Amino acid sequence: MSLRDERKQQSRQALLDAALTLSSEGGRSFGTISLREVAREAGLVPTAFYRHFQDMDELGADLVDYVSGTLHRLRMSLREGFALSASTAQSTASTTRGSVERFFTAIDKQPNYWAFLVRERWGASVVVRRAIDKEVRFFSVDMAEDLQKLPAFKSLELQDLSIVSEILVNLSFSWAMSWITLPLFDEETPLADKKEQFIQRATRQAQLLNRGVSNWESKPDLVITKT
Amino acid sequence: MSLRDERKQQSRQALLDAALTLSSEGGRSFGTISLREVAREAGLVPTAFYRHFQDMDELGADLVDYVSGTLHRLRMSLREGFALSASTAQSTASTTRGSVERFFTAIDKQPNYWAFLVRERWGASVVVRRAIDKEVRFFSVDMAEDLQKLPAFKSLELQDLSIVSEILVNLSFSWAMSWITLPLFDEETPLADKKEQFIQRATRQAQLLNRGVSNWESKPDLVITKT
DNA sequence: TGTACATCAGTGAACGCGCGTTCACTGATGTAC
DNA sequence: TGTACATCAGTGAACGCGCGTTCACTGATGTAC
Repeated sequence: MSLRDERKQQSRQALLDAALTLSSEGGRSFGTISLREVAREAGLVPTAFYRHFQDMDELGADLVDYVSGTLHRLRMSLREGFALSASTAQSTASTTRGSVERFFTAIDKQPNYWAFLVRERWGASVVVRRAIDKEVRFFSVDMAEDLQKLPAFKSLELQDLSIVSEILVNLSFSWAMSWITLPLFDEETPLADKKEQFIQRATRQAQLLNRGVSNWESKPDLVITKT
Repeated sequence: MSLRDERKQQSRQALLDAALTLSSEGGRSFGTISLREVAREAGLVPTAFYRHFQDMDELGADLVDYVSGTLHRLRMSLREGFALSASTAQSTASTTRGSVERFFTAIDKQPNYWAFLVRERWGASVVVRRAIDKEVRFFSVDMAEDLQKLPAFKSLELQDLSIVSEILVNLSFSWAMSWITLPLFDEETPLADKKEQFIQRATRQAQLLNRGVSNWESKPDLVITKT
């Protein structure tokens, strides 16, 4: 790549980063930031924006692609966790907690990325919404495949696992955003305590899902007689 | 109430309705609509807005209050469903499907209300976000209390039921928005088929949660040896 | 290697527009007598 | 019931501002010879 191309890529990245920063910080969202703001934050003149993107929608779609890399990296991290769980004979309880902690650690590394995806999933730009929806589907399908590799779920069909992976993905998005906003509500409770409580809560929810899957039967319309 | 007060209430309601319409239709969101647009849609001059709200944030907070009435009406509807389930000896499978259908029927009656709450839950306005967060908590607590009235869950503690009710509320929001956006993605599949598939999927997810609760034990840190 | 020209990322002035907000106002409704 | 005044929801002009987009430009980098 030539010197000129390198510098162009740097400016492009600066614009993407600027858009991400502006749309995640200060409680803003992508639909409320302006082209001029993005250019200013990136250290460029407004008109230079057009050398990289046709309009804010095009930047938005490209931003989803860029940010989705984080999702894929998280998937890898969770995959390792699953592999560990599969190879050792540890209790489900502690490995679940481990996976949940790994999830929140991943979020703390790039909170802006997560805030962007969660907010804009139902946000103002149609183009961005569709791009995120596509990524969510990929993530859900891959998670179902990962779950199937676990010994506990080996007997289950992919179709059944996709039911739980869809719940997990949707729940993850809620968890992520609640986790990120934990420090914003300044009550008397120390942040560390709030975090610990939240992890416990999320872990229990994951365990409950696990119980559901463990006691699942492929035929969904059975009559259940419960005491 | 005097004639003058009545007319003022009408204008106020027109402003609320206008804001809801503008922020839900056409893929917009609350953060992207302007005070002048709202006034125009309500048939008022921009300056008349200030007779009712200090700014758009105040209107947003009041709009959450107004729209939350729908949530409470839905809760009543679901409560009836639970009462039915408790009194008859019907299978869990069919009553679950019934509750899910009742939920989507409620959404179809006021799709804009749901779109507003789901979108703005993580949206651009801090004031609106906090107001919605408060409503979500109320809804979750009430749902846990409702669940406890079911014979199947009578033995469970409220604390444990709040785990599943929190999942249900978060999942409901995802379901609601996906349901609303079903007609927007114009593929070859007929809408009726897509709806039926979606209901089946949501029902299965609810059943899976039910299995999880049915096989739940209060002590969360048990070692589970799973085949 | 040196020169002459082409490319093109970034510049800066200019435009028309819708925005939020102010202000003095109007005239229908409400109230006191 | 009738009159005189008060209230106040809604009006319309005006403001300064940031916006998206256009245009002709500059000057560093790339390319051909």
